[in-house]
Amino acid sequence: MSLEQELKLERPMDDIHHEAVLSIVRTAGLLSLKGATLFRQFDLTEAQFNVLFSLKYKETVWTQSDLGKRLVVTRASVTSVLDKLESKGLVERHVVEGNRRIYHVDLTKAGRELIDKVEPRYRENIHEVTASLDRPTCEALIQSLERVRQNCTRPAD
Amino acid sequence: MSLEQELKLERPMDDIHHEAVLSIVRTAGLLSLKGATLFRQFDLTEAQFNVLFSLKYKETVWTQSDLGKRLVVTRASVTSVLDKLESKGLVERHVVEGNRRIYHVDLTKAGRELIDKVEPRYRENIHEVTASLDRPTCEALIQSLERVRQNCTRPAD
DNA sequence: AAATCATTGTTAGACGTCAAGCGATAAGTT
DNA sequence: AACTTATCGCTTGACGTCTAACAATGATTT
Repeated sequence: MSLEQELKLERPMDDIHHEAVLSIVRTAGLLSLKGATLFRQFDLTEAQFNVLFSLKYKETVWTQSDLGKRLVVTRASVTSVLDKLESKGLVERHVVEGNRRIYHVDLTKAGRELIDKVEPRYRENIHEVTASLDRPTCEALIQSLERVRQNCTRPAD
Repeated sequence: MSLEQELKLERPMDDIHHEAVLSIVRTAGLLSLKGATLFRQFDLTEAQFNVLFSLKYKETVWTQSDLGKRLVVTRASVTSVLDKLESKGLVERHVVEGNRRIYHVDLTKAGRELIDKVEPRYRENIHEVTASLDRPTCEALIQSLERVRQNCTRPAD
């Protein structure tokens, strides 16, 4: 279905750039919704899943700040989500000797077991939604989006 | 910058479909952030701008439910944002005779004046972020995203 | 060594989103 | 006409996000 129909527009979109931007935002919203539906079955939110998934594949030691950079959210958000995950016993904050300002964050055994259960379902989802895109199409999509992101951050960044 | 670098991944993404999905979500997040920064200058949030913008271009009479469909949010969300906009005097709820269940929503004079001020800046933003995409590239992008959205909603929908 | 600057994690408050459930009303059915 | 079902807008509570500010700590500079 075209974006016009989906958004129930009463006139055609005349600006293709505008349509492109709305498409991106709308698609991301739907992807999040689909993700949330899956994660809820495991008593997780999307943000909580993202933390577990990141931690599973990290190869070095991460502070909360590192996690925030990886997930592209503020430190305050990390604190909040980590509090939830810690209270569920899925994640641990480790004191770091030599630097009393930071914590190192890691999965607990329960956290690892849970993410190992969710991940295959998540990957199924991914391939379900992108099934109709062959490799060159994916590459083109990725490249276009990368260009958009470049123009999102002010030149001074 | 590639997604790998942006997300500070410690190993390359091996799954191009996964990379595509993350690109979409990440790009939408950045677009929202850029939008929020603009809207804040006018004491608006993104959600509030979306309502004003929709109302400006509607050509028929809309209920809150219609607005929700257009913006793809629940009725509860519409109620909440509309309360804020109404308290700022930017939007009005009109009683509908013949149907006491619904309201018709419209811009006030102040609402129209404000959206008229914000819109040119918004359109500048749009073209800034998509400047490097020519028309065929935009069309391909839009089409790919449309395919993803198709696969987001279960076949039964 | 002392003063300044930067980083880290936390808190508080505002906001939008959702799910679930509610009462009122409308529409459809028997 | 009476009953049933559907829709509408609202409320509540949970959640994640952000900004702004803060204290503690670390890093730099003087």
